[in-house]
Amino acid sequence: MPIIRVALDVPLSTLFDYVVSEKTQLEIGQRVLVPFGRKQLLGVAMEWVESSDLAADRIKPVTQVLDDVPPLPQELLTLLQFCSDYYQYPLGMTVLAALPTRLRALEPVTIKQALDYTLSAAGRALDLATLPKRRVVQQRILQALSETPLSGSQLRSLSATAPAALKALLEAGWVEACVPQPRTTHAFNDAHALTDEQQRAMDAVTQLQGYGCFLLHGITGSGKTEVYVHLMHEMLQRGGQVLLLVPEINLTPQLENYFRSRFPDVEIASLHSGLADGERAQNWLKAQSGEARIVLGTRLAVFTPLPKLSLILVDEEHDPSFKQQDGLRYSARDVAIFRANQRGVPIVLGSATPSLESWYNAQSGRYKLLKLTQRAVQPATLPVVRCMDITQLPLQDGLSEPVLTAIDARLQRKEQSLIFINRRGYAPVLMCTACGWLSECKHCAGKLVLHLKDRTLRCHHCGAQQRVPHACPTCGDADLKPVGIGTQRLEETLQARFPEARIMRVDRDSTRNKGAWSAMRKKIHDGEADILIGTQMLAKGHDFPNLTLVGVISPDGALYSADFRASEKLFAQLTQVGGRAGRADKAGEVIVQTAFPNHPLFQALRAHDYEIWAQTLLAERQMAGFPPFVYQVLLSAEGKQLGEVNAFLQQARSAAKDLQMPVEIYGVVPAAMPKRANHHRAQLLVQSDKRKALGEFLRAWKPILDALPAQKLRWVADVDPMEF
DNA sequence: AGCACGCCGACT
DNA sequence: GTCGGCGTGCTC
Repeated sequence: MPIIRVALDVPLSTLFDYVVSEKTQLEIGQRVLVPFGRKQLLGVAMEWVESSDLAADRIKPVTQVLDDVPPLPQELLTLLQFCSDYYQYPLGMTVLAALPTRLRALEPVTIKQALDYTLSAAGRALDLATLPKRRVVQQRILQALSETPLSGSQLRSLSATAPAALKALLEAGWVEACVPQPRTTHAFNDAHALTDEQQRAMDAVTQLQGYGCFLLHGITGSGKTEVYVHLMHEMLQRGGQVLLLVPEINLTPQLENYFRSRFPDVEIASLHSGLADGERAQNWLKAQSGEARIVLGTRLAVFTPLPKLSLILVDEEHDPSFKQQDGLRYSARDVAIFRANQRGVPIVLGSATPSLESWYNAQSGRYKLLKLTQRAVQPATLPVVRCMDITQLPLQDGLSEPVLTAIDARLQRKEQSLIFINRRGYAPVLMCTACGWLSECKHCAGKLVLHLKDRTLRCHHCGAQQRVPHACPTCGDADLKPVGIGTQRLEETLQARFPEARIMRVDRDSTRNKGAWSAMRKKIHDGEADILIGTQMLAKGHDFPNLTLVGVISPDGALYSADFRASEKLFAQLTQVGGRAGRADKAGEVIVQTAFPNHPLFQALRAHDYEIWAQTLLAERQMAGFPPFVYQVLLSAEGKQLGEVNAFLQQARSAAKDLQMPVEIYGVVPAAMPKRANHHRAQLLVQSDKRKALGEFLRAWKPILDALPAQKLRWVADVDPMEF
């Protein structure tokens, strides 16, 4: 009797054995319904085995084989097996986490054929001029359909109100649904000729047979996207599929529309967590069938089955959001590299500020380095970067006179300014001038942030909030003073200084409501704001062509931070915000307020010299024995009792020592945020300069950890951790 | 993770 | 005398 081993979404590292009746058709990769405990679970058939370690009477039969969608290809199962092993995360949970929610549900997926829309006979006979002028969107849809049938998502890209307009047109009988015609051409809107550098990068990738990892280092505005477009076109010509990974959901709709305009006849599927379950499943299936030729998505898209995959692109490869911070803690960039290698296809990692890991690999020759050193759009030039020494300059509410003067000049010229400050709220802490009391969170190790808008003190770590006290809780003195600068305070200061200016604050507080951020982006684009104040949210996103000044308020915290990646992150962020200034044909200026104007980071930033900065950092990291010169696994634990947390980690540590393997085991130390939401947090770092040695160690250590008593504790082992 | 079973305190 | 607390142990 054949036995099928099934992956289930339970936190156990094993697969589960089931019997299948003779007459049941079952293929590896198919979803199955199986009894587990007292309920039915959905699982994935992973492998056939001759016999089981379990007694025959304990093995239950598969309840049902789902054949609603094609089985997952072996290639994907192998990729998931690798991830489960590399990140030491249960295989069943890894496999199930890779499926869209709809395919994880117990009910079969109903595949509705997405229909296209076309003009009916009545619609073709209709004279557009007779339609009321006000029905702009309806007109636009009819106009578009008069050229070719279009899909629902294509119509949606015409206008936000397209669905309503479409409904009206269907009711009027001018438009009808039709079966989509297969798209056969890959016509491509070849609007831009490549520069020599772009062409060389393009050739290097397309001439490669098989796997190769390329690092495309291109300064902001050097046209990395244009290289992607041409690469995609070439791979589509060869009949392949292309996977493009991007860091943020915010960017995918814009990017999708952009690629749609460049490849009008190519099926493009996007995959990110912002999609509705149904749409996500549909797009996933379009990728699996090979129908979608370009797949555009955030990190989760790296697990999409792609039968014709022939190229992977990872845009902004240094971006921390490629690393998942819970559950399966994978780096989509690293998984993508494994996948490209497994599949034998090229992969391109693009960035203006590559991660040190990738840069190091490019230096050592593991990756091939491709450089774009010139801005593609002439005559735009890189912004001038100036550092203001704040130890020599008086500040008014955090702003120096040169920054204020520069903003004023932009207002005169009707250009936009952006003030970048990575602190939301009014002030990061409230202080009593009499006794020195500071607003601290009762539940966390952090300070309560003053939010003047609603007169609250809020903890940014646990979400606790309280009214601002009228007097000091300790000494009763009424003179409580906000210390430090946040986005709200800056907004207030700037509004007082420039009463006429239209100021827009962009942070998590002002963009909380659905659609708020994209509405604000549109306003900025349409020139309805003069001064933008924002956190790192503003660093990413689209170009604002009228923006010519970027002010950076207080970045010094990152220069001498305990987090060894803080300065790497800061350089990337400042390069990125700097890149917002002075695109199109207007020169840009970046003013950084700092107490350390001669810090190597700012020297490199002024010179627009990523390479020299990367060399500086690499030297530091090598000296200190940090990544990329070592590989790390971080065991973090948290619980209500600090004693229990430390006891667990100490046991984990001695178990690690007992293994006597060639890895460095550090001491148990408090986490960067030692207490959060009443939970004490501590950690234990293990590292090795050999990835293989660390992997072998972890494979031996993890089962021991699983067996350790840890009743009231939560713990995780994070491989290649990004945050500590 | 669920969801059982399994022994000790306050309630109809 | 029961309902229910969450401690241990299992799920093919």
